[in-house]
Amino acid sequence: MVSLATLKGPPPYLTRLEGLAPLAPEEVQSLQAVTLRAPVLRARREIVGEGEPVRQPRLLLSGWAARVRDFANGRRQILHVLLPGDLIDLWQQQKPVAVGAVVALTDVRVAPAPNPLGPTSGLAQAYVSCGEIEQRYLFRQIARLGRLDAYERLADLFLELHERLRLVGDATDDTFPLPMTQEMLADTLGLTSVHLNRTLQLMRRENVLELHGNTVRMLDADRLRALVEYQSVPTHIQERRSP
Amino acid sequence: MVSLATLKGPPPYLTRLEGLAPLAPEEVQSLQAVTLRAPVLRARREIVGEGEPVRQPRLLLSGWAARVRDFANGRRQILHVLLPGDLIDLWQQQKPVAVGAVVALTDVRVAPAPNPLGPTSGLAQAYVSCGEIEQRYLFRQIARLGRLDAYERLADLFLELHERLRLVGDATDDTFPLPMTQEMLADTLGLTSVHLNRTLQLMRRENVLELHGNTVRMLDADRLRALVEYQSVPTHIQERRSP
DNA sequence: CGACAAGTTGATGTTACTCAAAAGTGGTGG
DNA sequence: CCACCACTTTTGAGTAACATCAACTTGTCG
Repeated sequence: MVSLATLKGPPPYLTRLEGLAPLAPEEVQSLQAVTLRAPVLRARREIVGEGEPVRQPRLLLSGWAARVRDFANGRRQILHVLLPGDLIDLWQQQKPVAVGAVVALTDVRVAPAPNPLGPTSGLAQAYVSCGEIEQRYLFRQIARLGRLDAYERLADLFLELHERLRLVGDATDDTFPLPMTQEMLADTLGLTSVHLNRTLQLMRRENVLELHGNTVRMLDADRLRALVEYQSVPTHIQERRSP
Repeated sequence: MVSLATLKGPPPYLTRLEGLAPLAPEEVQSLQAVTLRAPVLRARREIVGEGEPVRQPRLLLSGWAARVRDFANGRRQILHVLLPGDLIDLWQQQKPVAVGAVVALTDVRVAPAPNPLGPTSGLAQAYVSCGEIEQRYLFRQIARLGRLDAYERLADLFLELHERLRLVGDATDDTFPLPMTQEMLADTLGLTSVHLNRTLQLMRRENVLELHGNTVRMLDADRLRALVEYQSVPTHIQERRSP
């Protein structure tokens, strides 16, 4: 049941963080150390409760999670999808109020994020980059919900997930795992699950997408990128090459 | 033409930052120093261009600005409204790509944000808090666009602006200045200006709101708060009092 | 096999968008 | 002071996108 792509190579969270900044060997070790005691949390459990004080930043080692806002009348909005290697509550060290619960979408492993060696160490830089990158994805989520229609929203989300999963080695050139129900997708995109379902079928009929089991295959990513005026977000180490 | 509320007391940006952490006297001085050379930018000018490298964080001293994403077909989404005392591009020190342009909504004064004395100084804490608070407002913007209808979105935005302006001393208990056109509001809320206009009129007819010139008066803020399940965001220094 | 969650389908209702034009507002120069 | 301009706000009529409600089907797992 584990995604094939994760069977080889370093664990996703390491791939991710080392892609952001060169880590000191001690930092890599402390990452591996926290991994050992990392508990497994079952799907649908809360990782951080709504309004619960935040002790320290945590690192999502494996599995998917999401920050969620629930409304009284049953409406629910997924604010942000968290993938392996993402940090949870990066800087809420000082202030005790979490915004929205963080729930596990799949079974997940979560560990306290180890402390960087110093304020300018590789790990510290990686954490900062994480926060920066997350902010950009939040901006994208806002633009998505504000100005894209259902078809475009779904395309844009798939492009984002594909891009992010490639960074941690969990996606191939044209496929990625999608362990979310259609209802979760709908809650991410501000749609009803019924409408999301129809949008998904339209994409399949138009042969831009295949969705078998939990695997998405993008058949015409370029068309989707053009449709939503896709702008790549991730800022990787090797970025300074000339185009 | 200056808002009456700003004529007395310390400047808004100082009110804001001192509310977040106790600043060292030297830090207050360096803030006052950058103020002197702060240029005035006219409304509708770009403060940060789309994709333009970010030199350093900047501080919005006065006026309103917004981070914006423009689409080719004329669609536009305001991602986040920036008020006096807000920081622009807090942590994009390392990575050169800005996400979305930042444009002045009114005439603004912008200064480079002075460096904190040290990593744990009051100013450094205030900057971190700023980032944290901004993230919460981004989460709120996402929930707003994803799960609220037009009426609720507008109510929620007004409640947010009122709350934030109170922190900088630019609002009274029930009024605040609103130097945005209806089109800007629509672009913030993911609506058309036509529909926004009708929603505003509905609010006026229901006597929850008055809007004269650039001043909003909230006549029944409690009802609006209940409607959108309002949760206060700002984390202020004096927060630890018992309720 | 039975039960529960997820996905699918159809019919109908509502919210918000589109297009188009009119009316109000403020600033500028003659 | 008025005429003019550009911009903003307002109004109306028709339409499209998405929601709602209520089944029904498919899969999965014990």
